[in-house]
Amino acid sequence: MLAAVLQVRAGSLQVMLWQRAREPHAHRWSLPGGGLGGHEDVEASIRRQLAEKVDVRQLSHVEQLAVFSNPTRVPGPRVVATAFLGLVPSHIDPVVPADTAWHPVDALPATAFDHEAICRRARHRLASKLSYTNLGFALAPPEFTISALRALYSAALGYQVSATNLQRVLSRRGLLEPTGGTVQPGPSGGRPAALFRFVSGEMRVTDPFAVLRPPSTRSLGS
Amino acid sequence: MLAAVLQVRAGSLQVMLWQRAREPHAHRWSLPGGGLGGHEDVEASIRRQLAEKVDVRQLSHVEQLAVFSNPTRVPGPRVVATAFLGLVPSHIDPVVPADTAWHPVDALPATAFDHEAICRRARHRLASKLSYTNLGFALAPPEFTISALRALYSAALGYQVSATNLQRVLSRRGLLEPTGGTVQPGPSGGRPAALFRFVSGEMRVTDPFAVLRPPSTRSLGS
DNA sequence: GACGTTTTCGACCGTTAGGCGAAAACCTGG
DNA sequence: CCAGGTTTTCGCCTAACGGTCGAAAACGTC
Repeated sequence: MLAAVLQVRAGSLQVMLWQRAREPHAHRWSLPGGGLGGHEDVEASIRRQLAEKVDVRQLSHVEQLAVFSNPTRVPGPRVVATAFLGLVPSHIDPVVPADTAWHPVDALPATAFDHEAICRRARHRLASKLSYTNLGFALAPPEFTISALRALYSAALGYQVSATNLQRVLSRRGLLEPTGGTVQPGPSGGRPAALFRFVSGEMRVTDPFAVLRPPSTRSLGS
Repeated sequence: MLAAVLQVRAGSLQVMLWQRAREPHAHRWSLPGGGLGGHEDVEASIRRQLAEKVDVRQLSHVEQLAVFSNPTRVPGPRVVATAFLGLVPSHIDPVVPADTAWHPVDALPATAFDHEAICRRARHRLASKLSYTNLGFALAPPEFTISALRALYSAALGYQVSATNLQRVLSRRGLLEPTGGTVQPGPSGGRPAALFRFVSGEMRVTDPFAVLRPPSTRSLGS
């Protein structure tokens, strides 16, 4: 029961880690988690464990990643870990305990056990799902400009994306919706940016697949 | 530790189930599986469990599906199950124990516990991955005609796919390769069909994604 | 009012999938 | 051996989509 909680902070994708005080792997950084209780399923359990670190209401998305079960993944008796991906929207700055901090995923400190591999899996899952789902809603605030969204996607994916394409693709898939509002331009001027929101707060899959698409189910209009 | 082992048999997607002899859920049909041993990871464990039902060498693909952990999913003390998807190529007819049989996934008998939900997950995972990976190799024999492949995809997906498109898309993605051989037409005549094979026997992902594709990584040529 | 800045929008192009139909290559029956 | 039926294969056409560019819009400052 471990979670890689990701958030775009200061323009880069970061993961929440806590520093171990005791052996094994003292002083190394570790993903939050804990054991499974008696009357809860694994999703409820990881949310309960994460509640010790962040306000669970600030978690915009939680999903199973995979089971990590290599007998030697931790010293001593074998521990099977169900790993999760958690997401926090960028406009929130959760209060975290003293032993806990955010670290950019491409500059991790010394990590405990196999937690770096779990982080990699989480990054990969996030990047994939940003492409074929509306998972961006879990990274973004309720309202945002296209430039802000572009910055979020670029940080989460690790490379620049085009604002034009991002807006057109997400709109064409029916995921993005203008709120009608605008934001004032900065001190250097510029046209006021329009505000958008994601249509749905639940994860939706947009199948960009061809061979396997049922003939009736055509692409969703604008 | 449970596996939904799927195979296209007699033109329909079927799942391997065994009939429970004892309570709970006696006479209901159940997915094969068992407990995790001390010195193996979950992948090794499920392969060991499945070896009691089928020759493991006949399993062309095994992957994790998800953890099912609802406290009430089985009567009595809670059991956490890591579910797997297994695939068997269509040209193989495994010898199975007397209590075990194949059942079409869209006409399941009375199933035990939450195994029907696990089957649904397995079907969905297979259908999705057929679209954006080369997972078809795990359903097909080493060599096959396009019509045969079309039949496999249609059965696994649950709807008709076009042979023309199937060949072109898989070829364009660099997944399909002609062997040069042909098969003799049936008694009713017809042009001899060319034989093909999948280029790789390992799972490969073909990202048909746009917004999130790194600018350098262009589509793979023929 | 000119100029720089930022966002927005439309236009163009190459690629891909979906569909159709002709052509190819075989069979059987007369 | 030719006509007609069957099955596979291939090319063409079209629509949709993503990638890119550049112009236009809407603001600020000088």
